[in-house]
Amino acid sequence: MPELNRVNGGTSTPILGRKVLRPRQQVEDALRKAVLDGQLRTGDRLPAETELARQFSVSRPTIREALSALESQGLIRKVPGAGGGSFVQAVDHTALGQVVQESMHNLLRLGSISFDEVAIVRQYLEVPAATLAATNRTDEDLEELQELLAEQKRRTVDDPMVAELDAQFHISIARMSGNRILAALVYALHRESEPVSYLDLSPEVGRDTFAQHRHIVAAIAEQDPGAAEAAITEHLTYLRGRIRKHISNQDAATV
Amino acid sequence: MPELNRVNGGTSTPILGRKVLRPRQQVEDALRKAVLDGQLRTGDRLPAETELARQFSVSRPTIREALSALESQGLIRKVPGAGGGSFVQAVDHTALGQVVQESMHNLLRLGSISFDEVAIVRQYLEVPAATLAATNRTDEDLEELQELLAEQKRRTVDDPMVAELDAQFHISIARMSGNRILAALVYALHRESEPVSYLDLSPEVGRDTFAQHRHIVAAIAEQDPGAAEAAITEHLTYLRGRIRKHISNQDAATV
DNA sequence: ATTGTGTAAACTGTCAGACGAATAGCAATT
DNA sequence: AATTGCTATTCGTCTGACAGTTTACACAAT
Repeated sequence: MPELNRVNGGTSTPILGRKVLRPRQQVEDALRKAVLDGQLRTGDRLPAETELARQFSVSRPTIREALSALESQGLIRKVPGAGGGSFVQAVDHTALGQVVQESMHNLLRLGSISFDEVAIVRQYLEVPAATLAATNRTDEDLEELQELLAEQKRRTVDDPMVAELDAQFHISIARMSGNRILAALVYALHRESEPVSYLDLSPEVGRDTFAQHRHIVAAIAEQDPGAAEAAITEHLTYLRGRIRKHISNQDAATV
Repeated sequence: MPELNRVNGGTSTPILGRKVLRPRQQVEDALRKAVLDGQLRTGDRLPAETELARQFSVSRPTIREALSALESQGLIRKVPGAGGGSFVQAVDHTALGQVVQESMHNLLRLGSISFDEVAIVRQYLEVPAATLAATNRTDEDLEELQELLAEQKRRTVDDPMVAELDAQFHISIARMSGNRILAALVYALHRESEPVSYLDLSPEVGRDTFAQHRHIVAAIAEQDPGAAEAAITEHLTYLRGRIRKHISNQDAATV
Protein backbone atom coordinates (compact mmCIF):
# COMPACT_ATOMS: atom_id res chain seq x y z
CA MET A 1 0.00 0.00 0.00
CA PRO A 2 1.89 3.09 -1.11
CA GLU A 3 1.79 6.00 1.21
CA LEU A 4 -0.60 8.69 0.05
CA ASN A 5 1.81 11.43 1.05
CA ARG A 6 4.97 12.04 -0.93
CA VAL A 7 7.80 12.54 1.49
CA ASN A 8 10.14 15.43 0.80
CA GLY A 9 12.69 16.26 3.48
CA GLY A 10 10.94 16.53 6.83
CA THR A 11 7.60 17.62 5.42
CA SER A 12 5.10 15.75 3.33
CA THR A 13 3.53 17.02 0.13
CA PRO A 14 0.07 15.50 -0.11
CA ILE A 15 -0.90 13.85 -3.36
CA LEU A 16 -4.61 14.33 -2.86
CA GLY A 17 -5.27 16.71 -0.01
CA ARG A 18 -4.22 20.29 -0.64
CA LYS A 19 -4.73 23.03 1.86
CA VAL A 20 -7.74 24.98 0.71
CA LEU A 21 -7.45 28.70 0.25
CA ARG A 22 -10.16 30.80 1.79
CA PRO A 23 -11.83 33.43 -0.41
CA ARG A 24 -10.22 36.34 1.35
CA GLN A 25 -6.76 34.79 1.02
CA GLN A 26 -7.23 34.15 -2.70
CA VAL A 27 -8.26 37.75 -3.30
CA GLU A 28 -5.37 39.06 -1.23
CA ASP A 29 -2.86 36.85 -3.02
CA ALA A 30 -4.19 37.77 -6.45
CA LEU A 31 -4.07 41.49 -5.78
CA ARG A 32 -0.62 41.33 -4.23
CA LYS A 33 0.66 39.38 -7.18
CA ALA A 34 -0.76 41.94 -9.59
CA VAL A 35 1.12 44.67 -7.76
CA LEU A 36 4.42 42.82 -7.34
CA ASP A 37 4.44 41.50 -10.91
CA GLY A 38 4.07 45.00 -12.26
CA GLN A 39 0.64 44.32 -13.73
CA LEU A 40 -0.52 47.22 -11.61
CA ARG A 41 1.76 50.21 -11.50
CA THR A 42 2.39 52.88 -8.94
CA GLY A 43 -0.47 55.34 -8.99
CA ASP A 44 -2.86 52.92 -10.67
CA ARG A 45 -6.30 52.88 -9.17
CA LEU A 46 -7.88 49.54 -8.38
CA PRO A 47 -11.57 49.12 -9.21
CA ALA A 48 -14.02 50.11 -6.50
CA GLU A 49 -14.70 47.60 -3.73
CA THR A 50 -18.14 46.83 -5.15
CA GLU A 51 -16.65 46.18 -8.57
CA LEU A 52 -13.87 43.99 -7.20
CA ALA A 53 -16.52 42.07 -5.24
CA ARG A 54 -18.35 41.50 -8.52
CA GLN A 55 -15.22 40.45 -10.40
CA PHE A 56 -14.05 38.02 -7.71
CA SER A 57 -17.58 36.77 -6.91
CA VAL A 58 -17.18 37.47 -3.21
CA SER A 59 -18.81 39.82 -0.76
CA ARG A 60 -17.60 43.35 -0.30
CA PRO A 61 -16.37 42.80 3.29
CA THR A 62 -14.15 40.04 1.97
CA ILE A 63 -12.66 42.52 -0.49
CA ARG A 64 -12.24 45.01 2.30
CA GLU A 65 -10.32 42.53 4.40
CA ALA A 66 -7.99 41.70 1.52
CA LEU A 67 -7.44 45.37 0.73
CA SER A 68 -6.74 46.16 4.37
CA ALA A 69 -4.02 43.53 4.42
CA LEU A 70 -2.38 45.07 1.36
CA GLU A 71 -2.66 48.50 2.92
CA SER A 72 -0.96 47.20 6.07
CA GLN A 73 1.92 46.10 3.90
CA GLY A 74 2.12 49.50 2.31
CA LEU A 75 1.36 48.19 -1.16
CA ILE A 76 -1.77 50.28 -1.57
CA ARG A 77 -3.29 53.42 -0.10
CA LYS A 78 -7.05 53.75 0.50
CA VAL A 79 -8.76 57.05 -0.21
CA PRO A 80 -12.41 57.71 0.78
CA GLY A 81 -14.81 59.95 -1.12
CA ALA A 82 -15.48 60.72 -4.75
CA GLY A 83 -12.47 59.93 -6.87
CA GLY A 84 -11.31 57.74 -4.03
CA GLY A 85 -10.47 54.09 -4.06
CA SER A 86 -7.40 51.98 -3.58
CA PHE A 87 -4.23 53.23 -5.24
CA VAL A 88 -1.01 51.34 -5.78
CA GLN A 89 1.71 53.06 -3.80
CA ALA A 90 5.28 53.74 -4.70
CA VAL A 91 7.00 51.46 -2.23
CA ASP A 92 10.59 52.27 -1.65
CA HIS A 93 13.16 51.61 0.99
CA THR A 94 11.65 54.16 3.36
CA ALA A 95 8.79 51.69 3.80
CA LEU A 96 11.36 49.18 5.04
CA GLY A 97 12.71 51.74 7.49
CA GLN A 98 9.27 52.43 8.84
CA VAL A 99 8.31 48.79 9.13
CA VAL A 100 11.54 48.05 10.97
CA GLN A 101 11.06 51.01 13.26
CA GLU A 102 7.52 50.02 14.11
CA SER A 103 8.42 46.41 14.75
CA MET A 104 11.40 47.35 16.91
CA HIS A 105 9.28 49.85 18.79
CA ASN A 106 6.78 47.13 19.68
CA LEU A 107 9.54 44.70 20.61
CA LEU A 108 11.17 47.26 22.89
CA ARG A 109 7.83 47.94 24.53
CA LEU A 110 7.35 44.23 25.04
CA GLY A 111 10.83 43.80 26.40
CA SER A 112 11.72 41.30 23.66
CA ILE A 113 14.83 43.27 22.69
CA SER A 114 16.91 45.83 24.53
CA PHE A 115 18.11 49.33 23.78
CA ASP A 116 21.66 48.10 23.92
CA GLU A 117 21.07 45.64 21.15
CA VAL A 118 19.56 48.40 19.03
CA ALA A 119 22.37 50.81 19.78
CA ILE A 120 25.15 48.32 19.07
CA VAL A 121 23.74 47.27 15.72
CA ARG A 122 23.28 50.91 14.81
CA GLN A 123 26.95 51.50 15.38
CA TYR A 124 27.91 48.52 13.27
CA LEU A 125 26.07 50.10 10.39
CA GLU A 126 27.04 53.74 10.92
CA VAL A 127 30.67 53.05 10.18
CA PRO A 128 30.16 51.65 6.68
CA ALA A 129 27.48 54.27 6.09
CA ALA A 130 29.94 57.11 6.64
CA THR A 131 32.59 55.30 4.63
CA LEU A 132 30.26 54.86 1.69
CA ALA A 133 29.00 58.41 2.01
CA ALA A 134 32.57 59.64 1.55
CA THR A 135 32.70 57.71 -1.70
CA ASN A 136 29.21 58.29 -3.02
CA ARG A 137 28.11 61.71 -1.80
CA THR A 138 26.99 64.39 -4.24
CA ASP A 139 27.61 68.11 -4.03
CA GLU A 140 24.04 68.63 -2.83
CA ASP A 141 24.61 66.02 -0.13
CA LEU A 142 27.64 67.90 1.09
CA GLU A 143 25.76 71.20 1.18
CA GLU A 144 23.05 69.57 3.21
CA LEU A 145 25.52 68.23 5.74
CA GLN A 146 27.15 71.62 6.02
CA GLU A 147 23.80 73.23 6.62
CA LEU A 148 23.06 70.71 9.34
CA LEU A 149 26.43 71.50 10.89
CA ALA A 150 25.70 75.21 10.80
CA GLU A 151 22.35 74.61 12.43
CA GLN A 152 23.97 72.51 15.15
CA LYS A 153 26.52 75.25 15.81
CA ARG A 154 23.68 77.67 16.58
CA ARG A 155 22.26 75.48 19.35
CA THR A 156 23.16 75.11 22.99
CA VAL A 157 23.03 71.70 24.60
CA ASP A 158 19.77 72.39 26.41
CA ASP A 159 17.93 73.08 23.17
CA PRO A 160 15.33 70.39 22.49
CA MET A 161 16.31 70.41 18.83
CA VAL A 162 19.79 69.07 19.53
CA ALA A 163 18.66 65.45 19.51
CA GLU A 164 16.65 65.90 16.32
CA LEU A 165 19.51 67.61 14.51
CA ASP A 166 21.87 64.85 15.56
CA ALA A 167 19.45 62.25 14.26
CA GLN A 168 19.08 64.11 10.98
CA PHE A 169 22.86 64.32 10.68
CA HIS A 170 23.43 60.59 11.04
CA ILE A 171 20.37 59.54 9.06
CA SER A 172 21.42 61.86 6.22
CA ILE A 173 24.87 60.34 6.11
CA ALA A 174 23.35 56.88 5.82
CA ARG A 175 21.20 58.12 2.97
CA MET A 176 24.24 59.52 1.23
CA SER A 177 25.90 56.12 1.41
CA GLY A 178 23.91 55.21 -1.67
CA ASN A 179 22.87 51.92 -0.13
CA ARG A 180 19.16 52.13 0.42
CA ILE A 181 18.93 49.24 2.84
CA LEU A 182 21.65 50.74 4.94
CA ALA A 183 19.77 54.04 4.91
CA ALA A 184 16.53 52.36 5.96
CA LEU A 185 18.10 50.36 8.76
CA VAL A 186 20.13 53.26 10.15
CA TYR A 187 16.99 55.38 10.09
CA ALA A 188 15.01 52.85 12.11
CA LEU A 189 17.85 52.01 14.47
CA HIS A 190 18.58 55.66 15.09
CA ARG A 191 14.99 56.58 15.75
CA GLU A 192 14.55 53.73 18.19
CA SER A 193 17.82 54.08 20.05
CA GLU A 194 17.53 57.87 20.48
CA PRO A 195 21.22 58.17 21.32
CA VAL A 196 21.28 61.82 22.33
CA SER A 197 18.49 61.32 24.86
CA TYR A 198 20.73 59.02 26.83
CA LEU A 199 23.86 61.09 26.53
CA ASP A 200 25.29 62.88 29.55
CA LEU A 201 25.22 66.11 27.60
CA SER A 202 27.38 68.83 29.15
CA PRO A 203 28.50 71.90 27.18
CA GLU A 204 31.93 70.29 26.86
CA VAL A 205 30.45 67.11 25.41
CA GLY A 206 28.38 69.28 23.07
CA ARG A 207 31.52 71.02 21.81
CA ASP A 208 33.40 67.76 21.44
CA THR A 209 30.66 66.02 19.50
CA PHE A 210 30.24 69.07 17.27
CA ALA A 211 33.96 68.99 16.50
CA GLN A 212 33.68 65.27 15.71
CA HIS A 213 30.74 65.92 13.42
CA ARG A 214 32.89 68.48 11.66
CA HIS A 215 35.67 65.96 11.16
CA ILE A 216 33.20 63.49 9.69
CA VAL A 217 31.86 66.08 7.26
CA ALA A 218 35.39 67.12 6.31
CA ALA A 219 36.28 63.52 5.45
CA ILE A 220 33.09 63.20 3.41
CA ALA A 221 33.87 66.50 1.70
CA GLU A 222 37.33 65.25 0.80
CA GLN A 223 35.80 61.98 -0.40
CA ASP A 224 38.22 60.13 1.82
CA PRO A 225 36.63 56.87 3.01
CA GLY A 226 39.51 56.04 5.33
CA ALA A 227 39.29 59.39 7.08
CA ALA A 228 35.51 59.09 7.30
CA GLU A 229 35.81 55.67 8.90
CA ALA A 230 38.35 56.95 11.40
CA ALA A 231 36.24 60.02 12.20
CA ILE A 232 32.99 58.16 12.75
CA THR A 233 34.73 55.47 14.78
CA GLU A 234 36.31 58.10 17.00
CA HIS A 235 32.91 59.78 17.41
CA LEU A 236 31.15 56.56 18.34
CA THR A 237 33.93 55.55 20.73
CA TYR A 238 33.79 58.95 22.40
CA LEU A 239 30.04 58.70 22.87
CA ARG A 240 30.26 55.18 24.22
CA GLY A 241 31.94 56.48 27.36
CA ARG A 242 29.41 59.20 28.05
CA ILE A 243 26.11 57.45 28.26
CA ARG A 244 23.82 57.67 31.24
CA LYS A 245 22.56 54.30 32.29
CA HIS A 246 19.18 53.33 30.88
CA ILE A 247 16.63 53.34 33.68
CA SER A 248 15.15 50.01 32.70
CA ASN A 249 18.42 48.48 31.66
CA GLN A 250 20.47 46.06 33.71
CA ASP A 251 23.39 45.81 31.31
CA ALA A 252 26.19 48.21 30.57
CA ALA A 253 24.74 51.01 28.51
CA THR A 254 26.16 51.93 25.14
CA VAL A 255 25.24 54.32 22.37
CA MET B 1 -4.94 88.30 16.85
CA PRO B 2 -2.97 85.28 18.15
CA GLU B 3 -2.52 82.48 15.78
CA LEU B 4 -4.83 79.58 16.54
CA ASN B 5 -2.14 77.06 15.84
CA ARG B 6 0.75 76.65 18.19
CA VAL B 7 3.86 76.43 16.11
CA ASN B 8 6.34 73.75 17.00
CA GLY B 9 9.25 73.28 14.62
CA GLY B 10 7.91 72.85 11.12
CA THR B 11 4.58 71.40 12.13
CA SER B 12 1.61 72.94 13.86
CA THR B 13 -0.26 71.48 16.80
CA PRO B 14 -3.81 72.76 16.58
CA ILE B 15 -5.33 74.19 19.75
CA LEU B 16 -8.90 73.50 18.74
CA GLY B 17 -9.04 71.23 15.74
CA ARG B 18 -7.81 67.74 16.40
CA LYS B 19 -7.88 64.99 13.86
CA VAL B 20 -10.82 62.80 14.72
CA LEU B 21 -10.26 59.12 15.29
CA ARG B 22 -12.53 56.74 13.46
CA PRO B 23 -14.17 53.93 15.47
CA ARG B 24 -11.97 51.25 13.98
CA GLN B 25 -8.82 53.20 14.72
CA GLN B 26 -9.86 53.77 18.34
CA VAL B 27 -10.52 50.08 18.84
CA GLU B 28 -7.23 49.14 17.19
CA ASP B 29 -5.27 51.63 19.26
CA ALA B 30 -6.91 50.53 22.50
CA LEU B 31 -6.24 46.87 21.88
CA ARG B 32 -2.66 47.48 20.78
CA LYS B 33 -2.04 49.56 23.86
CA ALA B 34 -3.42 46.82 26.08
CA VAL B 35 -0.98 44.36 24.55
CA LEU B 36 2.07 46.63 24.54
CA ASP B 37 1.47 47.91 28.07
CA GLY B 38 1.38 44.38 29.40
CA GLN B 39 -2.29 44.61 30.40
CA LEU B 40 -2.78 41.60 28.15
CA ARG B 41 -0.13 38.93 28.37
CA THR B 42 1.16 36.36 25.94
CA GLY B 43 -1.35 33.57 25.68
CA ASP B 44 -4.25 35.67 26.99
CA ARG B 45 -7.45 35.28 25.06
CA LEU B 46 -9.31 38.39 24.04
CA PRO B 47 -13.11 38.37 24.38
CA ALA B 48 -15.04 37.07 21.39
CA GLU B 49 -15.67 39.48 18.53
CA THR B 50 -19.32 39.84 19.47
CA GLU B 51 -18.39 40.65 23.05
CA LEU B 52 -15.76 43.19 22.01
CA ALA B 53 -18.35 44.77 19.72
CA ARG B 54 -20.67 45.08 22.69
CA GLN B 55 -17.96 46.51 24.96
CA PHE B 56 -16.77 49.07 22.42
CA SER B 57 -20.30 49.86 21.15
CA VAL B 58 -19.33 49.25 17.55
CA SER B 59 -20.32 46.71 14.95
CA ARG B 60 -18.61 43.37 14.69
CA PRO B 61 -16.98 44.05 11.28
CA THR B 62 -15.32 47.09 12.85
CA ILE B 63 -13.87 44.82 15.52
CA ARG B 64 -12.78 42.40 12.85
CA GLU B 65 -10.90 45.12 10.96
CA ALA B 66 -9.11 46.21 14.11
CA LEU B 67 -8.22 42.64 15.03
CA SER B 68 -6.95 41.95 11.52
CA ALA B 69 -4.60 44.89 11.79
CA LEU B 70 -3.19 43.57 15.05
CA GLU B 71 -2.83 40.14 13.51
CA SER B 72 -0.91 41.64 10.60
CA GLN B 73 1.48 43.09 13.11
CA GLY B 74 1.91 39.74 14.75
CA LEU B 75 0.56 40.92 18.08
CA ILE B 76 -2.34 38.47 18.09
CA ARG B 77 -3.26 35.17 16.46
CA LYS B 78 -6.83 34.39 15.40
CA VAL B 79 -8.22 30.90 15.89
CA PRO B 80 -11.60 29.83 14.46
CA GLY B 81 -13.96 27.34 16.09
CA ALA B 82 -14.95 26.42 19.59
CA GLY B 83 -12.34 27.52 22.06
CA GLY B 84 -11.10 29.85 19.36
CA GLY B 85 -10.72 33.58 19.49
CA SER B 86 -7.91 36.07 19.36
CA PHE B 87 -4.85 35.22 21.43
CA VAL B 88 -1.98 37.48 22.37
CA GLN B 89 1.17 36.13 20.78
CA ALA B 90 4.68 35.94 22.10
CA VAL B 91 6.39 38.46 19.88
CA ASP B 92 10.11 38.16 19.75
CA HIS B 93 12.89 39.20 17.47
CA THR B 94 12.06 36.49 14.95
CA ALA B 95 8.98 38.55 14.11
CA LEU B 96 11.34 41.40 13.19
CA GLY B 97 13.32 39.06 10.97
CA GLN B 98 10.20 37.93 9.17
CA VAL B 99 8.82 41.41 8.74
CA VAL B 100 12.13 42.60 7.33
CA GLN B 101 12.35 39.63 5.02
CA GLU B 102 8.85 40.15 3.70
CA SER B 103 9.36 43.85 3.16
CA MET B 104 12.67 43.33 1.42
CA HIS B 105 11.16 40.58 -0.71
CA ASN B 106 8.47 42.97 -1.93
CA LEU B 107 10.99 45.74 -2.51
CA LEU B 108 13.21 43.43 -4.55
CA ARG B 109 10.23 42.33 -6.60
CA LEU B 110 9.32 45.95 -7.19
CA GLY B 111 12.87 46.86 -8.10
CA SER B 112 13.06 49.43 -5.29
CA ILE B 113 16.25 47.88 -3.93
CA SER B 114 18.86 45.63 -5.46
CA PHE B 115 20.41 42.31 -4.54
CA ASP B 116 23.77 43.99 -4.24
CA GLU B 117 22.52 46.31 -1.57
CA VAL B 118 21.10 43.38 0.36
CA ALA B 119 24.28 41.36 -0.02
CA ILE B 120 26.58 44.19 1.02
CA VAL B 121 24.65 45.01 4.15
CA ARG B 122 24.54 41.34 5.02
CA GLN B 123 28.30 41.25 4.93
CA TYR B 124 28.59 44.31 7.12
CA LEU B 125 26.62 42.47 9.76
CA GLU B 126 28.09 39.00 9.39
CA VAL B 127 31.49 40.14 10.58
CA PRO B 128 30.36 41.44 13.98
CA ALA B 129 27.97 38.49 14.24
CA ALA B 130 30.85 36.00 14.04
CA THR B 131 32.96 38.12 16.35
CA LEU B 132 30.22 38.23 18.97
CA ALA B 133 29.49 34.54 18.51
CA ALA B 134 33.11 33.80 19.43
CA THR B 135 32.57 35.70 22.66
CA ASN B 136 29.04 34.64 23.53
CA ARG B 137 28.55 31.13 22.22
CA THR B 138 27.50 28.27 24.50
CA ASP B 139 28.62 24.67 24.39
CA GLU B 140 25.34 23.71 22.75
CA ASP B 141 25.90 26.41 20.13
CA LEU B 142 29.27 24.96 19.31
CA GLU B 143 27.87 21.44 19.00
CA GLU B 144 25.23 22.72 16.64
CA LEU B 145 27.84 24.39 14.43
CA GLN B 146 29.92 21.24 14.40
CA GLU B 147 26.89 19.22 13.39
CA LEU B 148 26.19 21.64 10.56
CA LEU B 149 29.82 21.32 9.47
CA ALA B 150 29.57 17.53 9.50
CA GLU B 151 26.39 17.70 7.43
CA GLN B 152 28.07 20.03 4.94
CA LYS B 153 31.02 17.67 4.62
CA ARG B 154 28.64 14.91 3.53
CA ARG B 155 27.30 16.92 0.58
CA THR B 156 28.61 17.42 -2.92
CA VAL B 157 28.26 20.80 -4.56
CA ASP B 158 25.35 19.72 -6.76
CA ASP B 159 23.23 18.73 -3.78
CA PRO B 160 20.23 21.07 -3.47
CA MET B 161 20.72 21.13 0.30
CA VAL B 162 24.06 22.93 0.04
CA ALA B 163 22.46 26.37 -0.12
CA GLU B 164 20.15 25.62 2.78
CA LEU B 165 22.95 24.29 4.96
CA ASP B 166 25.05 27.35 4.21
CA ALA B 167 22.15 29.60 5.16
CA GLN B 168 21.63 27.67 8.39
CA PHE B 169 25.32 27.95 9.16
CA HIS B 170 25.45 31.73 8.87
CA ILE B 171 22.07 32.34 10.44
CA SER B 172 23.03 30.16 13.39
CA ILE B 173 26.22 32.13 13.93
CA ALA B 174 24.23 35.34 14.00
CA ARG B 175 21.90 33.82 16.55
CA MET B 176 24.85 32.82 18.68
CA SER B 177 26.07 36.40 18.70
CA GLY B 178 23.60 37.00 21.49
CA ASN B 179 22.35 40.16 19.81
CA ARG B 180 18.79 39.46 18.79
CA ILE B 181 18.49 42.33 16.33
CA LEU B 182 21.64 41.22 14.61
CA ALA B 183 20.23 37.70 14.42
CA ALA B 184 16.95 38.93 12.96
CA LEU B 185 18.60 41.16 10.37
CA VAL B 186 21.15 38.57 9.28
CA TYR B 187 18.34 36.04 8.95
CA ALA B 188 16.32 38.32 6.68
CA LEU B 189 19.30 39.54 4.67
CA HIS B 190 20.56 36.01 4.19
CA ARG B 191 17.22 34.65 3.09
CA GLU B 192 16.75 37.43 0.59
CA SER B 193 20.25 37.54 -0.84
CA GLU B 194 20.50 33.74 -1.26
CA PRO B 195 24.28 33.92 -1.65
CA VAL B 196 24.95 30.34 -2.61
CA SER B 197 22.46 30.49 -5.47
CA TYR B 198 24.62 33.10 -7.14
CA LEU B 199 27.91 31.42 -6.44
CA ASP B 200 29.93 29.87 -9.24
CA LEU B 201 30.06 26.64 -7.30
CA SER B 202 32.71 24.24 -8.53
CA PRO B 203 33.98 21.33 -6.41
CA GLU B 204 37.09 23.39 -5.67
CA VAL B 205 35.03 26.32 -4.45
CA GLY B 206 32.98 23.88 -2.39
CA ARG B 207 36.13 22.55 -0.70
CA ASP B 208 37.51 26.03 -0.13
CA THR B 209 34.35 27.37 1.45
CA PHE B 210 34.04 24.29 3.61
CA ALA B 211 37.59 24.85 4.86
CA GLN B 212 36.74 28.47 5.57
CA HIS B 213 33.63 27.45 7.48
CA ARG B 214 35.85 25.17 9.52
CA HIS B 215 38.19 28.03 10.37
CA ILE B 216 35.26 30.13 11.47
CA VAL B 217 33.99 27.36 13.74
CA ALA B 218 37.47 26.77 15.13
CA ALA B 219 37.75 30.44 16.08
CA ILE B 220 34.32 30.34 17.70
CA ALA B 221 35.30 27.15 19.53
CA GLU B 222 38.43 28.85 20.84
CA GLN B 223 36.33 31.87 21.81
CA ASP B 224 38.76 34.03 19.91
CA PRO B 225 36.91 37.07 18.48
CA GLY B 226 39.95 38.30 16.55
CA ALA B 227 40.41 34.97 14.81
CA ALA B 228 36.66 34.77 14.10
CA GLU B 229 36.71 38.20 12.52
CA ALA B 230 39.70 37.29 10.38
CA ALA B 231 38.13 33.98 9.35
CA ILE B 232 34.75 35.41 8.38
CA THR B 233 36.38 38.32 6.56
CA GLU B 234 38.55 35.94 4.57
CA HIS B 235 35.49 33.84 3.75
CA LEU B 236 33.45 36.81 2.57
CA THR B 237 36.35 38.19 0.55
CA TYR B 238 36.87 34.82 -1.10
CA LEU B 239 33.20 34.58 -2.03
CA ARG B 240 33.13 38.12 -3.36
CA GLY B 241 35.34 37.11 -6.27
CA ARG B 242 33.31 34.07 -7.26
CA ILE B 243 29.84 35.37 -7.90
CA ARG B 244 28.03 34.88 -11.13
CA LYS B 245 26.48 38.09 -12.37
CA HIS B 246 22.86 38.62 -11.38
CA ILE B 247 20.70 38.32 -14.47
CA SER B 248 18.68 41.44 -13.69
CA ASN B 249 21.57 43.37 -12.24
CA GLN B 250 23.48 46.10 -14.05
CA ASP B 251 26.05 46.66 -11.33
CA ALA B 252 29.05 44.62 -10.29
CA ALA B 253 27.73 41.67 -8.36
CA THR B 254 28.85 40.89 -4.87
CA VAL B 255 27.89 38.39 -2.20
C1' DA C 1 -13.55 87.49 -13.31
C1' DT C 2 -13.42 85.73 -8.79
C1' DT C 3 -15.21 83.84 -4.67
C1' DG C 4 -18.56 81.42 -1.96
C1' DT C 5 -22.31 78.17 -1.41
C1' DG C 6 -25.08 74.28 -2.31
C1' DT C 7 -26.00 69.91 -4.49
C1' DA C 8 -25.22 65.51 -6.60
C1' DA C 9 -22.43 61.70 -7.42
C1' DA C 10 -19.14 58.34 -6.21
C1' DC C 11 -16.58 56.30 -3.29
C1' DT C 12 -15.18 54.20 1.55
C1' DG C 13 -16.67 53.29 6.54
C1' DT C 14 -19.83 51.27 9.50
C1' DC C 15 -23.97 48.93 10.88
C1' DA C 16 -27.34 44.93 11.43
C1' DG C 17 -28.53 40.41 10.74
C1' DA C 18 -28.01 35.96 8.87
C1' DC C 19 -25.82 31.70 7.52
C1' DG C 20 -21.59 28.81 6.61
C1' DA C 21 -17.27 26.82 8.21
C1' DA C 22 -14.28 25.26 11.81
C1' DT C 23 -13.30 23.46 16.25
C1' DA C 24 -13.61 21.44 21.00
C1' DG C 25 -16.01 18.78 24.14
C1' DC C 26 -19.03 15.24 25.33
C1' DA C 27 -22.01 11.22 24.81
C1' DA C 28 -23.22 7.11 22.42
C1' DT C 29 -21.91 3.23 19.73
C1' DT C 30 -18.92 -0.32 18.11
C1' DA D 1 -10.20 1.86 23.39
C1' DA D 2 -11.48 3.86 19.15
C1' DT D 3 -14.88 5.83 16.33
C1' DT D 4 -18.92 8.43 15.28
C1' DG D 5 -22.40 11.78 16.01
C1' DC D 6 -24.17 15.78 18.23
C1' DT D 7 -24.02 20.32 20.35
C1' DA D 8 -22.21 24.67 21.41
C1' DT D 9 -19.11 28.29 20.40
C1' DT D 10 -16.30 30.74 17.87
C1' DC D 11 -14.60 33.00 13.42
C1' DG D 12 -15.45 33.64 8.19
C1' DT D 13 -18.39 35.25 4.77
C1' DC D 14 -22.60 36.99 2.87
C1' DT D 15 -26.50 40.46 1.98
C1' DG D 16 -28.34 44.82 2.28
C1' DA D 17 -28.56 49.28 4.07
C1' DC D 18 -27.17 53.76 5.71
C1' DA D 19 -23.55 57.15 7.27
C1' DG D 20 -19.47 59.69 6.31
C1' DT D 21 -16.17 61.72 3.10
C1' DT D 22 -14.63 63.83 -0.93
C1' DT D 23 -14.75 65.76 -5.56
C1' DA D 24 -16.80 68.16 -9.26
C1' DC D 25 -20.01 71.16 -10.98
C1' DA D 26 -23.61 74.70 -11.20
C1' DC D 27 -25.16 78.92 -9.74
C1' DA D 28 -25.37 83.20 -7.07
C1' DA D 29 -23.04 87.12 -5.07
C1' DT D 30 -19.40 90.47 -5.21
